[in-house]
Amino acid sequence: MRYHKIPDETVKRLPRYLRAAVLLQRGGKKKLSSSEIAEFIGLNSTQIRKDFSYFGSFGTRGVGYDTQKLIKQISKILKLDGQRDAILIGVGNLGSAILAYEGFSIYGLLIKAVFDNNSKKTGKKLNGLVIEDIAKLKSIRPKKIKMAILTVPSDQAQHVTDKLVDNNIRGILNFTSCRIEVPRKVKVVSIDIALDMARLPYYMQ
Amino acid sequence: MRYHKIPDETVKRLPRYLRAAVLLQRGGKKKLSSSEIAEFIGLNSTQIRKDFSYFGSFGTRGVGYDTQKLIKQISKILKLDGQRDAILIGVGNLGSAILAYEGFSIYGLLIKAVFDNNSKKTGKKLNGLVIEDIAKLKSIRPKKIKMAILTVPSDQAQHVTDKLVDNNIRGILNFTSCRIEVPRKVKVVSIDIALDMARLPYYMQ
DNA sequence: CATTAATAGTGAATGCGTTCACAAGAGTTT
DNA sequence: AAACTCTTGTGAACGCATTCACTATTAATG
Repeated sequence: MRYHKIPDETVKRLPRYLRAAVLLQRGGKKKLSSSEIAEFIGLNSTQIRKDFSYFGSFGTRGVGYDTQKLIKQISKILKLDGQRDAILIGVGNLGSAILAYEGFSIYGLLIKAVFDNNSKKTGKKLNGLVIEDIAKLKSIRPKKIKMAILTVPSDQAQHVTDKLVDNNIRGILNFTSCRIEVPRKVKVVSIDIALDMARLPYYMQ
Repeated sequence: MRYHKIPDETVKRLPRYLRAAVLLQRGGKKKLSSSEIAEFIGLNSTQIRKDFSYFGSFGTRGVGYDTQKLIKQISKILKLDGQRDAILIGVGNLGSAILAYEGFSIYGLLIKAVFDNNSKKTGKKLNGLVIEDIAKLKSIRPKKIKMAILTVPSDQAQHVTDKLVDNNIRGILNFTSCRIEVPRKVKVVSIDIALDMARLPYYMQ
């Protein structure tokens, strides 16, 4: 393998591969072939091999991939082998739902603290965590938490984002429908539910 | 404009343009230029003009776009000018949050019925809708509802999907983390929260 | 131990999407 | 009415991502 810039599309697929590998391992598979993974997640095996090839050689020709080793390698690439703690800001309907959501665990991601600016909510316990006031955001600094899930109302998105950045957050999962401005060192991934829903009718025609 | 296959990426951006136009209109803008829209959503104006060009000429050279007309045109392309009713299946934490979510309204999308298979939930009212048993799905047929939001647990995803397809649903917004198999006539858009979260650490490095 | 079957890895070809560079109006100013 | 400014619309060039076609390697089989 020579040097290649890694396609963003490849990075987006890696978590899929990781989940597939974990689930197939739970199903008892100690070895995996690219076509088994492809079958599982519904795409073609060449794509998978090409994607892996950007990071080196994970498998054995004629044999396949060692499931455990594959999981480790992908986790390492995705930096899911290190600090994976996150905070959540904004305990509305969506925030509460995400706090209760169990899908993060397969990647080892954990929500370690919850914040809201509503005094009716702060102090209360939710999913084992006490809701703290946003003013107390700096308490996360010693915990070295670098990820935040943003589920505040749109009109507060930028203001809260600025506070997150001030408190050393380097990655934000943005559930608000607006664009948030951050310094270049901070990365944002956005999930916009209505946006995805809105193109369904187009495809259906 | 000659014939071109419309890039899927273009379709994905259209709802953004639509929202931008609606919000800017609410802000009092009767005319828009591609660079104003670009500025608003954070991308370049050439992209926007190119995207529009696949569907014809919306604007006036030297002048810009009539906001109202633009909104109508994009809505029409996205088929958001017709039947926009949906149902929601699975009233867990996420389902309830989405039911309460207000972001759909800008696109005119409406959740008209809610279903769950848990008898402790059915019969109760949520956001003005009575939760119905999944067995009663066929009640949607006369309502001509073609879209469904799927927020059931993963292990029920395929089973429930099959029922949706049986009841004439043609578009599914899938919040489960698993692949769902549907006939070709049915379109699926998936939102996988953990998947997006899992690549944050990679970008942050 | 040669042959066959299986599977990873990869350079090259292809296809798709973005950006460039500029032509074509439309309004405004002198 | 000519010159200038603004902005859309678009063919062509470019760049990025996928797929093809093939090689390399391993295990199994006769």
